[in-house]
Amino acid sequence: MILSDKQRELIEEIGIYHENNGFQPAVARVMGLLLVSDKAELTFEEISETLNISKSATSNALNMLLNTGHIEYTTFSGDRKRYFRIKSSNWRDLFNKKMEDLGELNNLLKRVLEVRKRENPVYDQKLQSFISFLDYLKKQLPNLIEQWEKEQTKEKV
Amino acid sequence: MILSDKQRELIEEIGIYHENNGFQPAVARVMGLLLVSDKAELTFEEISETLNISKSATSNALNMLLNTGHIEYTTFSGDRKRYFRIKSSNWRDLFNKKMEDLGELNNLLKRVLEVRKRENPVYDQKLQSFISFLDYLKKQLPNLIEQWEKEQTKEKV
DNA sequence: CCGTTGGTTCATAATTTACAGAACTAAATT
DNA sequence: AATTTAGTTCTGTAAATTATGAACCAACGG
Repeated sequence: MILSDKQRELIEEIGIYHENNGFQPAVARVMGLLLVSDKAELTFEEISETLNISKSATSNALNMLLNTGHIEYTTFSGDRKRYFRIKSSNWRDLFNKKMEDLGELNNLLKRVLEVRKRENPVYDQKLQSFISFLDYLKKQLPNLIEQWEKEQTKEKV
Repeated sequence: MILSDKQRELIEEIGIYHENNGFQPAVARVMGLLLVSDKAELTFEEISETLNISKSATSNALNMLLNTGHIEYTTFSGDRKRYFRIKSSNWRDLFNKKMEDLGELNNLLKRVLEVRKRENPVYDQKLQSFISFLDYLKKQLPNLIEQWEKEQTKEKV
């Protein structure tokens, strides 16, 4: 497959972003390629050849991404190949994952307040305040999403 | 230093959380200890001994956390030791880092739309929609924080 | 029923990381 | 001046991660 320099560059940057989010390098590059390529759907072979990764690495990466719901595939009758693409619900999911992560942090911090006994209550107050902010954020986010959806439809009119 | 089982357990869990956020294990445990310990401020020695990590690992971890602004230290005259503690602004920072990360993702996605030319515009629309949501979120967050602060002061009255 | 296609699985090799231990240093103490 | 304290820096390595290539397999095509 032909990719412009800019596309190749961006695949690497997206790759690094996803590596930082816990994906392994080859998996991260596959995500990058599927995002950046002109074709929305790519075959196993195209992915493997374009990224110069072995069949086994490609197989692992694709199965990993399928299992975690990041990608999906379609098939066409009379064609044994699978055509992989980014799952479009993935955007919402990606965002949700970030929010869940903040929720996990918040749970840990609540437990911190339970197990430690600080002589100086200032530290507890600061922590309590952050916890309360995260709770507030969690409560308000659905509203925010709703508002955004409203603005979206407004613009279309 | 004496820590309860619950404290030790929580240090590990906080450690794993921070490992997943890109910290190396020893660094992540230091963060956990400073959060969970009854004393807000701990010395190099206390950290090293309590976590059973070598002086070199402790030195690296503390310098790393100092450089990234996660911790700070005070000193007392006539005492050569440094007393390390979590930087309290750190809560706000931690949250900001998450938001910055979403911002980075958003920038990458905007570039995706620039470099690829999809035959089927549906894919571009879905991506565009997510980008616009992230933009909206970024715009609205300051308001949200302001609202929260208002509610906070209300409760105190 | 034999070869090809589209993969998967396994053993292994190559990197990377993460830490320990020892040697070192600069300031303070005796 | 010698020793102790409070760390830092350097080197080696164990362990973990990641990818490769070869062998394998199942389904289809001729």
